[in-house]
Amino acid sequence: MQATIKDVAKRAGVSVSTVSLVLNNRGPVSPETRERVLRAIEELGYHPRRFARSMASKRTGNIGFILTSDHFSRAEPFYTKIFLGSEFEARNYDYYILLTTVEKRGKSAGQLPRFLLERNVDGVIFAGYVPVSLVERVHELGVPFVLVDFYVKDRPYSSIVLDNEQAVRRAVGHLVVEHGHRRIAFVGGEIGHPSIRGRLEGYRKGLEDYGIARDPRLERTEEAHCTMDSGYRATRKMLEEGVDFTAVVTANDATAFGVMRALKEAGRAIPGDVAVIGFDDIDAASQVDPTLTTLRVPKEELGALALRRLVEVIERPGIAFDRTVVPTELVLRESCCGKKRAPRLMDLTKEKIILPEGGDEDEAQS
Amino acid sequence: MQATIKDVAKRAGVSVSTVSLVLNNRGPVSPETRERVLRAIEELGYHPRRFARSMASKRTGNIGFILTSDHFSRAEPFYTKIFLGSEFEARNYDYYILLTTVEKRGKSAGQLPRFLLERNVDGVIFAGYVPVSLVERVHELGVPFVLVDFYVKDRPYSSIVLDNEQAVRRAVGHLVVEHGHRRIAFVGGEIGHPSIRGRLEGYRKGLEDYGIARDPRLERTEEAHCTMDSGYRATRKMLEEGVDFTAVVTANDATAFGVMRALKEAGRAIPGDVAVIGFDDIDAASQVDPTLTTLRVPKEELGALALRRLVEVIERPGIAFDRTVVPTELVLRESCCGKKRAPRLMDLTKEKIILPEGGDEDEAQS
DNA sequence: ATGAAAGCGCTAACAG
DNA sequence: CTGTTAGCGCTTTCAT
Repeated sequence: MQATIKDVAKRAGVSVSTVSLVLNNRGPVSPETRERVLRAIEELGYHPRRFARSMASKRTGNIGFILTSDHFSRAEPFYTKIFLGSEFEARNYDYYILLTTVEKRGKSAGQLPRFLLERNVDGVIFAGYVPVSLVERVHELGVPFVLVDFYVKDRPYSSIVLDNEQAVRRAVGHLVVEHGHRRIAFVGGEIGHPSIRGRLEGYRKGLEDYGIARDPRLERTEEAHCTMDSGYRATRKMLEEGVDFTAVVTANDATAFGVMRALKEAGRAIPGDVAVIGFDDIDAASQVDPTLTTLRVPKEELGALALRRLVEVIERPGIAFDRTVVPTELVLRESCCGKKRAPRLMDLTKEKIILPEGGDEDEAQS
Repeated sequence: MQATIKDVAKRAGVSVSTVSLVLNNRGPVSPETRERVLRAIEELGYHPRRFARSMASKRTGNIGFILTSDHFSRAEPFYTKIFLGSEFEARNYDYYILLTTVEKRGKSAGQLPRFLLERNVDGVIFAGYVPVSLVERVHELGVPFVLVDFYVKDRPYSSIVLDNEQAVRRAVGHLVVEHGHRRIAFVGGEIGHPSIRGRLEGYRKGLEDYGIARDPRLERTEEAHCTMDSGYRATRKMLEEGVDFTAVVTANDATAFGVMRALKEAGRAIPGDVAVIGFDDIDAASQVDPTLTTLRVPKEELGALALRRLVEVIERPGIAFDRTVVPTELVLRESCCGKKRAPRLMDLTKEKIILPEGGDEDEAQS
């Protein structure tokens, strides 16, 4: 049997409450007593049982991490990395993470994960697009939560999001200013996702910035998802329609790969005939040929930010919600700059942008 | 405040112990009483608190899932899918999974995950290659565990593994018998990993089966990992050395992609000049051009099997270890059969192979 | 078949 | 500063 707090108390010659105080470093304990207790803990290899603490303190020490199964098992470990960021950070705050997937739709979509029913978490992180009804139910339950890479319009939910719009806007600027492009297409899908929609908006604003008229034939958002396949199909269609374009901005890297494949098959040189810019900077982006210019998303950082924010929300129940906008970096590679010319990195935003909304605090978060 | 067992008892007009009996359907309870209790539970929306149960029953209801961070964030969601298989199955057994990553090496490699220190799990699943010292420490702790896609030689640890050797052996057979290949290369790396080594052995056995002499120049195991890069490099080297070969069997799909790229660059037609066979059947395998013939790994099933096996081990402490061998399927596609000829699937093994080792049971598991 | 009561290991008032 | 005590919500004997 493992040592319990009683054993420690006995060995240190103090009461259990003193041991408890030392464990949680609360209350005033004399240095010598603390020392003795710590030594006893050390010698016994004692570790407090998590569930016993939960039982007594009404905190579980668990955090739920919810995402849709298709997001999680996507070919790129995007949400996996966000999760890892959260998990790693959770260790610093002494939380465990319970990961569970939910269905995007269907009858099971409304069902609450077990850990919510059993009150086995102190808070929840929603990663990526999840059914809004689920978020709302959690909100009604009064369980603290944070959204990462997702937000619900007009709702006071704390969230960590990317600067999707700004990012693509500046990417367009890069194409126009540095490379003289005017016929720039946008290829994406799943326009219902706020992130994707933001990227489309950024594309439009970018054109606007330089007085370039929008052309509906250049906005390929007919696909249901943002995958290699969808990028491929959309581009082929665009080529078949005889649309004239010299650059493509995509909703994500996977889409960009499909775009590149279609271009190659059609004999278009990249970036000679058509430049391509992705979004995400997944591992493969630097491995394809030509290497892909893209907007780098700090995935682990998103996860860590979400965790920290959630801990704040848990510990300060009345805290106002806020939305943290995390900037992306434009990583210049061959697909827009050609073989030789690609410089290393261009920092899109020197300073981080924080948009406190209706919050009573606006401390900078990194 | 959420309803507790007391509330249920009061509402049903019984004692808490009766409610407990109903909850765990243990002991004899009259149908009418049970009915009343169930109704009270229903009406109150009652869910037993997990930690309270743990406290009283000495079971945590948690299972730890351990893998290395690089395995987890690999470009292909291989272990992610294994995890999902486990997580999904865990719901049926009412367990939660605590996922954590460990480092492959370095000073933190020896450190036990928190959930083990805090005794916050009833058992552990190790997925893929993890430091053997860690497995041994868990063994010494007396915590039940199961390995999946990994095993430790000469150790009585329960594990779920693939039929790596048989699989590749038959893949080689296919190349020889169906397509007449004799100059077959093996490209892999990380030969320390038992799975990879098994695949190499299968390659050798396959050649032996048909009286084909081994040629060291055809065994490219010099790379440290099994990635697209490594496959690419190994193949280029082989080409530069002027080695003669008409088919390549690889350690996994990623490697196969690298092999294909190198072949294409060298102007070798696939499968016209060189046939290629991968391992894993990751999503991209059916999307590349030509599509990749490969050995399909039932990833979710591996995870589910591991979970079920672990639950058995937890519930029957004295149970003998065993090794479950999960068969793979040879999926025939263009990279060995050409554009048109590829039939849909070829079932490598009709029946599942179970190798009980020193076990007191050999029930079939699916 | 059901109830009473004793914990499980810890935290949190409250005394001292 | 430290000890006593009363739970937290549940399971589990042991009576009845």
